[in-house]
Amino acid sequence: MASITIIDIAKMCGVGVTTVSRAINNHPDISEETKAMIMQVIKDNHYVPNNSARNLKRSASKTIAVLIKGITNPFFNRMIQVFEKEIQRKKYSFILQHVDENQDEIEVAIELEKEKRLKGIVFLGGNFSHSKEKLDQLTVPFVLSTIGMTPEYDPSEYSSVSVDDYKESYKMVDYLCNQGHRKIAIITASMDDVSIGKLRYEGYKQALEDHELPLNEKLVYSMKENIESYSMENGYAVTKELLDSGEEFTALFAVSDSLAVGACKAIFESGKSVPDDYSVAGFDGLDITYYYNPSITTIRQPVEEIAEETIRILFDLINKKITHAHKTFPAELMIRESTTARK
Amino acid sequence: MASITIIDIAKMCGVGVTTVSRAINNHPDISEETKAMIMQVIKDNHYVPNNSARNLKRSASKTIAVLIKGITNPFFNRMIQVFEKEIQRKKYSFILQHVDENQDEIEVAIELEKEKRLKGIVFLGGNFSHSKEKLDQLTVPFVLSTIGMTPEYDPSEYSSVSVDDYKESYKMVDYLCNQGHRKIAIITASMDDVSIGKLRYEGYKQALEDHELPLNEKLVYSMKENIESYSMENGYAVTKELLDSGEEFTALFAVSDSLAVGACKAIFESGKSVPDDYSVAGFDGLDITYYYNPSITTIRQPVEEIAEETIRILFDLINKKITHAHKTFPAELMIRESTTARK
DNA sequence: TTGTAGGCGTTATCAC
DNA sequence: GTGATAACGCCTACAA
Repeated sequence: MASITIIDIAKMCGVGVTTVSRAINNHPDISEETKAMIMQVIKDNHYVPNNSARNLKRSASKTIAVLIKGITNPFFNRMIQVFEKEIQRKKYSFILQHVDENQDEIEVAIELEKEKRLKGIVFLGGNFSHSKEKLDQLTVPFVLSTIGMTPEYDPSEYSSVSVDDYKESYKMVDYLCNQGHRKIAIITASMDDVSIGKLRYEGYKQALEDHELPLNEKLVYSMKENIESYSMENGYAVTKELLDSGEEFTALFAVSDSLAVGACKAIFESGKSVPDDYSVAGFDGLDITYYYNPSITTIRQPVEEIAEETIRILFDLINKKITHAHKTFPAELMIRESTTARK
Repeated sequence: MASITIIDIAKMCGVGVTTVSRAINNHPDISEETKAMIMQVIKDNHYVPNNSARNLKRSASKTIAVLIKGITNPFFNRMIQVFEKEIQRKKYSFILQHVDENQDEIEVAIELEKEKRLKGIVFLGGNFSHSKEKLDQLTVPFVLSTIGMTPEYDPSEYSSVSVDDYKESYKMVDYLCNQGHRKIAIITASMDDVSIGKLRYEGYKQALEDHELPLNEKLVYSMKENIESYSMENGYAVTKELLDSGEEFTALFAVSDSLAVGACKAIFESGKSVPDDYSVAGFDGLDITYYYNPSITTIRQPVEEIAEETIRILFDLINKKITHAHKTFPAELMIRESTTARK
């Protein structure tokens, strides 16, 4: 069955397509009554305009896309809400697009930009390692949100909003050291990670060094490659290995909260307790860290502020007020039950 | 800067647009060498076809859309992975589309069907209460996955895959009763909920009745409207109220795992323990129920099977092997540390 | 206020 | 094997 088109509606109403188009798009130059009549016919016949045709014709549409990389992270839920609210407040419309773990987000963005005539793009999550050449194919403004960039990128070529992963990680490890811990294990990303995983690991190393503690390689664990990264399951499996290794430690810093949850479970299963036997700390500030038992010490990222600032910068970019911008927010060390001073 | 089009490429290659189109779309009627040449030019110039134009022209595209209602639920992550794998295995492409809590998923689906020339649709999550008239506007096959439908719907008008929320809920409460609990509180959806919330509540009522236990209205709590539904925060807030009410109970059944986690936290904060003072049970089988401390008794939905069957039915629908189908999977009662026999 | 016609970028149809 | 050309469904000058 052929779908009904704007021409059919026009014929049914005995008017031209222009008039129907005006009715649909709330154009001013149309009398109230013809408009009402047309809308009625449209409703009766369940006419729905074809978006492909609209996008094709439209030269510019006021829409922003948010691209999320990888499996949905609970961390992003709140951010997305803020994005949506802020974008709507600017009278723009908003597209949420998932990007597969093994897809190239820039390619997706380039396609989407053409398809939907985007005005701007927000990249959320994932690592970011693309050639300048590729980035240049993006002709609309974009902002990297919550994506740690290693320093080799030329900051004048992109915009970003995030926390300082290096500094915040340092803050956490510094806190643990100050609590008297001298043997602090870490669960971090794989060693070839170039993004937040690496930055957080660097912060750990620096903090140890500043406290004149040796870096013990046997206390440095990477997430398992064959398990979903940053997941509870991964934290659990890695911690089991750490415990089995027999290497002594008194505190464990996991570079994400989910890893920390898994770590706690592994510790409980070994008959030990948190924080009496081992202090455990996470990173991100997920809700679960508050609700877990014991509640988990973490670094809380100010997600609302990050999201709001992301949109602010994006619109400044769109309005050509700036050519690029970088904003880092301070994160908050949330000291909770899972860490304690070393006895 | 105007975007480069297929015509530009054709000119650059000194061929017709048809030939370029053939190269892009892997058509057979084209010599290997011209194809290679064209692809090279395309690559050099970073030409990306405009999807809107393609969709507009294409009569049919082999693509399936999965629509997710509401805030992303960790429950869905695994399902989405399976959907993607299965859909790709059938050589179809796959679109993941989020639907806002206050958007009408059917309307989104209708638009998307036209825009992308969909072959089929999967609805995931949310309640489902739409007129037959509206459903009829969907001209492609669709399957409701994990969406409890109340009986008033004519089952011959749609297809679905899920667990029997009523029965599984009954199973849980029956188990609690068998453990000697006689005062079982419940945190359920709001009373006007027509979907899984209602079904799970009905199961609770029936189990009490079958055990000849009175239904105590003072132990029936609905989630708070002003807090994100089915969230830990909601479970926490409601349980605090329940505890403050002073009404006696020995077990608490929360209709989702996240609610159960929040409930545990509230109980801990009141100085009581789980399960010694109160048994707590959830529903869904999220990872966190295993990793929580204590681990939480729950009903584990077989997400992989549900997802696989959803796709199987969808393709049977597409291939006109069937006109509709309903499949319910048994869920598994996972007895863990958070529940115990009443002393 | 309303209608006609051209074009957005692509693919399908048909000739060559 | 290749190339013109007509749609696809809509929007928007421009004309009436």
